[in-house]
Amino acid sequence: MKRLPRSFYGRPARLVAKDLLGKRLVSMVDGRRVGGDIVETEAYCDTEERDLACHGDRANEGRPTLRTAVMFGPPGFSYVYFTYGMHWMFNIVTGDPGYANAVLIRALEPMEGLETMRAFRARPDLELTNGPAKLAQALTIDQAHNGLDLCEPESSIWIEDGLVIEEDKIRTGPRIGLGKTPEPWLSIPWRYWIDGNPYVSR
DNA sequence: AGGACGATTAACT
DNA sequence: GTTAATCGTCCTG
Repeated sequence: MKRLPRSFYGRPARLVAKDLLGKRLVSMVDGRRVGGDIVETEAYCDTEERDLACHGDRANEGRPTLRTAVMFGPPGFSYVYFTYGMHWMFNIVTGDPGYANAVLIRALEPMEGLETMRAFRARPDLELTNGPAKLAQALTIDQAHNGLDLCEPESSIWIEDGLVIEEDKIRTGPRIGLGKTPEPWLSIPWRYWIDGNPYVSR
């Protein structure tokens, strides 16, 4: 159980998003390890780049708001937000402090604590963590997980070192669910996933 | 004070 | 393929 160091996160979001594939996200739930291997991610903003799909760039003319403040802070912290009136999304802050960068975790291959995952809602194993809101439910991620330091040994959620996925197994495409986001950000291929993995959201 | 909208999901036709 | 669910955040006035 070796946590990824802050230097892993302190890089451009696109690189972190790609390198997170194959790493294990773990959340402690009632004293038990619950988690899985990351199979799908999306990058939001890179340092000094515009990205009108990114909460940090879209709101308040690119300045921090109450919700997005953590995104402007140091890398290796969680950014968890609530959307559609019912869903939590888990992200990790990347890049340099002062810029809003983050990676959204969109899907996991469930590996540990599947009974705990099923406790929130019984589903087929293939559907426990194959989407950003579903994996948050499976790992019991909510507002209490916003702004936690994943590099701090005492935090209840973290990412462990794991596989390095070979370049030819990584696929890219446009990010999902961007709605009214204008081009070019609507189509820019900042979504990453492991080719052929059955736990990818789509 | 009020309205638009959302980094989604499930349940429809 | 379409749409309801459901409410915090942000923007306008």
